[in-house]
Amino acid sequence: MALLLASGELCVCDLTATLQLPQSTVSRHLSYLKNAGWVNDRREGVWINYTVAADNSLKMQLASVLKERLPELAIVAEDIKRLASFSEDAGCA
Amino acid sequence: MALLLASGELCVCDLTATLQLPQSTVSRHLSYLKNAGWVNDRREGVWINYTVAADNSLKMQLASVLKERLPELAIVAEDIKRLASFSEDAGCA
DNA sequence: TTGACATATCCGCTCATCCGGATATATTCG
DNA sequence: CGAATATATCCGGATGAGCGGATATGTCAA
Repeated sequence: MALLLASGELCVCDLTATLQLPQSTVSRHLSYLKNAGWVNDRREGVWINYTVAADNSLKMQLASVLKERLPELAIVAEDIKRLASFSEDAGCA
Repeated sequence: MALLLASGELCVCDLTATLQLPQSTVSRHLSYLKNAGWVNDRREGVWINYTVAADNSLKMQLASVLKERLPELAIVAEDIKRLASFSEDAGCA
């Protein structure tokens, strides 16, 4: 959620590389978030991009707080930094 | 959390009666919330009153959203109504 | 000090969650 | 069509979470 909030839109391989977790784990967790209504997905060719859902008022309010405050946590800040270097380095594909 | 946000301060027996759950379950869950920094407790004679923690900025922001929006959910609204009738009826003690 | 009451903790049990490798599905390109 | 890549799902196994009755702790009043 923190990475999606910071970046707007990410594919599964972005998250897999950044979080350094198995692809099946990342995909499964995104499925959890989607079923719970926290994210939406959008296919773009081979990739499936995920975004934070903007169609639920309660969750949007909570998400805006998370977007503002989550980067204060050390672990989150590290992930965001790792995503940045991954993106400017090669990105997926 | 919704009941505490709606009422300000509640003892374990208020919550046990309102949620219609075993006392050990309610107490255990309050312990979870306390350990996670979401609530504080304050002994007042025989009773131990719980309040939503006001000493953590991130959690306070999230809690203020929850306070505003949680009552929109049917289950939460029922609990709040049940708490109201319990309080004005007899309350605990 | 004893009894009544509120709350916390213990304990054994069950069930759900989570994991990640393996595999299936979908898409693009040649 | 077949290969390559991205993603989703399956599956078996291990772990942890949650439950609630029983019990311990704490408090007050008589």
